[in-house]
Amino acid sequence: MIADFQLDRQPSRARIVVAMSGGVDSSVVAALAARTGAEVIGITLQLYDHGEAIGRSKTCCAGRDIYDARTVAERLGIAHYVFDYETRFRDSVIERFADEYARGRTPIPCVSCNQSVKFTDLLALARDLGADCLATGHYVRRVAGPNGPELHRAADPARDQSYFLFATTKEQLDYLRFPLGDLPKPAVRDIARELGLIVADKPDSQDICFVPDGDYASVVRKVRPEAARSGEIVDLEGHVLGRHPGLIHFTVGQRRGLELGGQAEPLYVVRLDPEARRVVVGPKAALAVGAARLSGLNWLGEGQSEGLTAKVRSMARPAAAAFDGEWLRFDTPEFGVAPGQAAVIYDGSRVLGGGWIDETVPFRAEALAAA
RNA sequence: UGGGGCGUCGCCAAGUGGUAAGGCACCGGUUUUUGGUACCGGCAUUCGCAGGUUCGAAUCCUGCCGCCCCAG
Repeated sequence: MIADFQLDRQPSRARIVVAMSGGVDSSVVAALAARTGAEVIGITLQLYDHGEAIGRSKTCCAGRDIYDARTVAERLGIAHYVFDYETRFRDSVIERFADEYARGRTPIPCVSCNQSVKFTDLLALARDLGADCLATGHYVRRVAGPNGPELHRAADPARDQSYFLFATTKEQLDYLRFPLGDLPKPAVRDIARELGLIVADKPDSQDICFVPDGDYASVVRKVRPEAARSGEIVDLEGHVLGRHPGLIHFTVGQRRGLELGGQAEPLYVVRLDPEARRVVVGPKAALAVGAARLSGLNWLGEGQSEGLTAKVRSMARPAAAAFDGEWLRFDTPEFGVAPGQAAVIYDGSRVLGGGWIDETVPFRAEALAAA
């Protein structure tokens, strides 16, 4: 297949920078870019180095990904550069990640990373290199609209990554290209296999990239030791039910890990109180949220406010909602809405924007009856 | 050491002679480029301990141990 990179000039005269992570998706993007006949430059960012801690640099994790990206670039016959962004990544992603947990919130490092390292720093780098665009392997669509490019969900809802890209600005969107947004994942792997790319069967990335073994709490502890102190677990009335090993282990909506037995029904984390170092728990019904106040808003739409849908987590089906510029109100209760997470607002498949969840209010039974 | 009650998986708890429900917790897996959720699976050869009755006991009897309540 030939992908359309939506270029303003003849591909043969164009230059495309591809963000290559070393995974199958961005490798295929590089391949598709090369097929257009444009000059393609693959760039891989070194963001962290587990090898430093594990003592096996270059054989696993980040080192392995860089090696894979370079191997793919060689096979495709494109230029490939590696840049050391470890300091930048630590300052704008890892530090913020730890800070948020210390505040009793639940961060999304992938969004921070897209906002800063990828779509600010890497994008500027691509411009410096004289590229016509920066292409990435995100499963999301850039669609030409009456008011310029629009951001849309991926054609394959099971792969859609628009949730992680809500903070993309109009200016960034102008310059970005997402050639995988129309493809189902199997098709991407097929392309990789046809081209004999070594990453064709590489497992999808998952979990937090800079946390080597899934133990994110230890990363937070290292950066913000004071955030790991133990405290009380209390119910909605304030009765002490037990103790917890540190707020950083919990997020609103979480069920497991409380170790509170003897209950008639499961208990969930309803709220985190960093001042008192308390985890407040309650039944599932106590998680029903009717509205969320958003901050750090990014808006790609026009004046839409009614008949919208919103997602408060990546893999949720969009829920009917209305937005007044500050408060996002759900038609039906949403469960497990955690401050620090993102709320992304859609009009159909189009991403209108979104913001960070700062505060939530319970879903009111009256509103339910009225509806 | 007078009376009464109770002791079943980490917690709650069903089961009163026929060969150990369920919930919570926990563990594993699936899903997932955040955290989490959800779903699936696992989880007491054994019922405080020791004897006894019985074809057969967690269930009946005896003793002991422990806890609770009342009375002292």
